[in-house]
Amino acid sequence: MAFEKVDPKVDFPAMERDILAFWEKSHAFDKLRERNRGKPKWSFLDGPITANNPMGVHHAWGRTYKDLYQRYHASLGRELRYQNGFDCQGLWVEVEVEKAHGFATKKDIETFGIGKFVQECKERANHYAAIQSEQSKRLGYWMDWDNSYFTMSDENNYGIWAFLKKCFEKGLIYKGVDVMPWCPRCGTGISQMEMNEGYREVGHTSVFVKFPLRQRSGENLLVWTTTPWTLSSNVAAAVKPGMTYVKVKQGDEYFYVGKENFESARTQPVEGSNKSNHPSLMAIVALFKNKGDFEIVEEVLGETLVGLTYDGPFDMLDGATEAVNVHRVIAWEDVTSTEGAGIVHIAPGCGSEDYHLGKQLGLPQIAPLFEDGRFRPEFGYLAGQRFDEVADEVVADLKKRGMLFAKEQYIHRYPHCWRCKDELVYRLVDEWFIKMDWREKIMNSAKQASWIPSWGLDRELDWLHNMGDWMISKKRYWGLALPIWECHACGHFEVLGSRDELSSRATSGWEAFDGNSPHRPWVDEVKICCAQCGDNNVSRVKEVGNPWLDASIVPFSTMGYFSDPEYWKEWFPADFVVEALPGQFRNWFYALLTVSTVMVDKPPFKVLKGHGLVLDDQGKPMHKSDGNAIWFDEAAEEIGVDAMRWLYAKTSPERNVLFGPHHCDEVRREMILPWWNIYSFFCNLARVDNFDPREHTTSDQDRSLLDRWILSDLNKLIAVAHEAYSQFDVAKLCNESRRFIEVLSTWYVRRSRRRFYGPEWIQDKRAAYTTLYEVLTTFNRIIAPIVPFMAESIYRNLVANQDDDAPESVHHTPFPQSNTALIDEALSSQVAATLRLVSLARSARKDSKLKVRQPLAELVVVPANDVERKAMERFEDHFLEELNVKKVNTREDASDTVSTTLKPNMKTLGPKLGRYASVGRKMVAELDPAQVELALRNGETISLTLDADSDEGTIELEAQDVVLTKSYGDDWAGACDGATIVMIDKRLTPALKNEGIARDIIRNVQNLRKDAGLDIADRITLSLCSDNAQLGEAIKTFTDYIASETLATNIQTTPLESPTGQVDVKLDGQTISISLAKAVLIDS
RNA sequence: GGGCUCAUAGCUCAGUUGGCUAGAGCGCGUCGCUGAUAACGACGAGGUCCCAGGUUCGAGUCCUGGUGGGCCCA
Repeated sequence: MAFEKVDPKVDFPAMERDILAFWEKSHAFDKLRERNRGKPKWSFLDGPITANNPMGVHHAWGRTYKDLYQRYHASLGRELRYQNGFDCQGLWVEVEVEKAHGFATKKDIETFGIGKFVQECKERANHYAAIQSEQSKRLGYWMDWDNSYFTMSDENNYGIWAFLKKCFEKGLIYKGVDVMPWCPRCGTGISQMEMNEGYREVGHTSVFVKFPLRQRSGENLLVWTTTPWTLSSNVAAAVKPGMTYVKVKQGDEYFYVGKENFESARTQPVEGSNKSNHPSLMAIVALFKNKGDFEIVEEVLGETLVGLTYDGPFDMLDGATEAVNVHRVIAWEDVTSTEGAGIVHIAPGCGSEDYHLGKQLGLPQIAPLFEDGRFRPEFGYLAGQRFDEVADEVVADLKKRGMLFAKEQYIHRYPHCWRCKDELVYRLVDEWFIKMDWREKIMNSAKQASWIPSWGLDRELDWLHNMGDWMISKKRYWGLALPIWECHACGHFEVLGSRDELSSRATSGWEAFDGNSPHRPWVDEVKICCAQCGDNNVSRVKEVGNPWLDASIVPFSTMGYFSDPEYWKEWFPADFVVEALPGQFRNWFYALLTVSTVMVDKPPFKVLKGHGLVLDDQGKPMHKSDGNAIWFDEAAEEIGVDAMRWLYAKTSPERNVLFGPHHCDEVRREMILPWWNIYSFFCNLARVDNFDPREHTTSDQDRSLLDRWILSDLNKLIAVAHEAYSQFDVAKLCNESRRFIEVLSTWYVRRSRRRFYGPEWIQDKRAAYTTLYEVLTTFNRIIAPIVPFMAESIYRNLVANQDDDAPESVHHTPFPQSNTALIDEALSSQVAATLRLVSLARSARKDSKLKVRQPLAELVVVPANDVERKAMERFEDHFLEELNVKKVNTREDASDTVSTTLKPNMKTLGPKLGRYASVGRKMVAELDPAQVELALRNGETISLTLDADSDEGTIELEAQDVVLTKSYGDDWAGACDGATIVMIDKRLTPALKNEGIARDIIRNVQNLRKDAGLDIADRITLSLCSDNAQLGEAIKTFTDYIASETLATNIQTTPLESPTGQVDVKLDGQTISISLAKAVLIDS
């Protein structure tokens, strides 16, 4: 069966859609699985994608890796699971559902009904999972899409129950109290990760406040804070031991303040300014100056202040009672001399550091705010007001009571809720935690895996080393129902590990729950009996779980750990995991390792690979709100997914990739189009020639040097491909592939072109066809995992349609093996040398303004080494043709033609010579250029003695100090590089001149043929009319040559009657009129 | 403040275990080719490989210390 005609201007996205249809119709994916069933396993574990929105182009990076490495291993004949995952539970989804309903607070949700709300969250996850599945298919991602796992599934949720139960049995679960960032509108704590997204620059009223010392009448601590509302909960004041404080007298009052703080200029870290130009604030010393005279009466060290007691700023409030008798100065290493007053206000109920410090010292915690950010009733005039509304009132009150020293507007970055943009507040809350005092074990697990890049392990260990206990609860609705039942009568709590256990322990509510997923509100109906006090009505805690639990149980829940242990053993641990780096060290990687270490005390993956972020064309992060995000669907239909996949594959995974029109275009030009063009060149010729890969074969000895060279490079590339894929370094393969396509296109195909054109199937033509066919089909297989559509399209045409026994999809074929017998390193280096010599010769031609079309008599090369010598010998024909010369000649010495001149380079030599400039210049000019060149090229220097009587009279001449110029006389043009010299003979004989003209004519005729819309094989009648004698002679001499090149059956020097095309051109200053018409062929 | 990481042409990036006269693409300039043409090729200009030390016969590459960016932790 003949090859199908290839459109060189193919619409790639349309071609990809056709291939998708073919895959669908032929069940290509199922057939691949069938082929590999029962073979050795290769286990890939998919990190779940958040099923909350359609995919952006950034999702395609990781998914490209996931697909291509799976395809590679499938092509080695490995059985895979092909299971994709969707992350479904969590605040991300809640936020979107709330938005859709216009909900503002938790109360809105409860009024709406938790059951209905949770149902909608589920539906949303399902909805976007379906969309993402379709988009992934469009990407060419081969997965078992009907078997994706969902983190909201019963199996997954109960899996986490089992995990938490294990933790409970190990005594790792506890209910803890911590001060954490809290969003008063959402009514929930905000995790560190969420905080990172929510920092915004705002101005706050900051105050300097006096804390009067109780033992020292008239003496005050000077304290600074940017959150005046927290003064309501002040317990202590911290100073740094070893730091110097000054005692400042102003009027009747004394103030303690850090010495450096007192004097130094103060700035604020405003966005868009760097450290050197932060806007300044008034120095503390200036604040004093404004108020009148002052003097420093004493300097003391911080430790001398420790233990002093003081009157708190809000001691009169009922809520602060607990602190009144505790107020004292404490020591704290983290006090800084660069911010504030050097004495830090400590409110353990309102700040994270304050809390931990207070806990160490046993200080009371005053928590003044309700969930909604309003003050509790026991805080006097503050009661019922929101924390962010009271600054002015607090300032006025402090002023009235004589405790305010100064106030100012302070601009800084402050955390906000990433969803509602409200200011966050640090609040004391109860949450559930997993203890992490066994972190060494997790670190051990981490060390057992391979990390790519290798520093990933260091990052993970660093995180494991520093992390606190894992907060697993969230006061929300849509998520894992934490299986913790807490008895309010006695305080005892228990973790249940399965649905069965819950069923057997249930005292009531089972009927209401049965048949539902283990989510709120249904599971909340089930009450159990307290194992400690016997209370019959113990409820589940209200919290839902941290979504990273959901994603990290999957090496167990999805691989059958709970349902099919034999199966699980076959697939665990995964051979490979690949995800985006930023964030995952503290999220998925961390959670995976933690869960797996608890379950089986080893890592759930053997190799973990990370990759960077997708940024926009300018290198900025993509954000929907900035308008620079690109949706996957748009990009796929615009540039095609093969191009997208190649762009991702060729990027070094450790760095970020810039995605935009410019970069996509580059990929198309450097890889997609050249490859397609080589294919269409071959295919469209092979059609006409009726090339049949089974019938037309070649033995190795019949192949030309070029053939053997390209097969050598191809087989080297196969070896590189195996190495790159198996080491998960596909970028390396992309780089090498690009180089391969380039030499294939610009040297092999270009140099071989004429071999394809002859009418007869002579040996050399067969060799050219079979070699290029082999290169095309093999290279196509190598890159098939990266560009599965293009590869499929090419394979279908070149292989599957030719041979009924061949697999119908390229992805069903085995990956090629490198044939080392075909690798010829010497030949490869000779070709490289040839390319270099040709380049030098072109440079020489350019210098002499003799275009390649003009034939020249001779090319002379003075080779620098044996490789070049050999190249000249073996590739003589190519030099002749490529450079359009009549003869090539190798010479070992060209000194009769080439002369070297030497000039001093005074730019570098001048400073060296100094006062000997003129004598030095003269000495350099008198040196033997050939000797200097030889010495300098060998890296030696040349000593010049300018003045024998002075130490400074000798200099060392270096390569940069002289300019060596080669000249080649009137008859030659040349170029040199290192020791290699290439020269061409510039002398034009009349015969050469005429041949040049003939080639010019041919070129113009070819143009005209094309413009006239003729087919490659069409014969023509040609007319060449000119009055000029030289043109006439050239035409006459080269008539046969012109005729055969242009497929002219007849050439006349009189005008045609009805030409299909006509053009007047100037050759060598003379006009010639060219016209042609399609020849009428008379059948014999 | 600590950890990790990055710094190579105007821009985006390659540079394997040290061997380099440091490369590619884009952009720029000049020219060429023209039945692979939504192109392509050649040639050219453009670099103190962030800085300073060190190891070495030899450092873009390894070590130490800076400077500047990124990520993370505190």
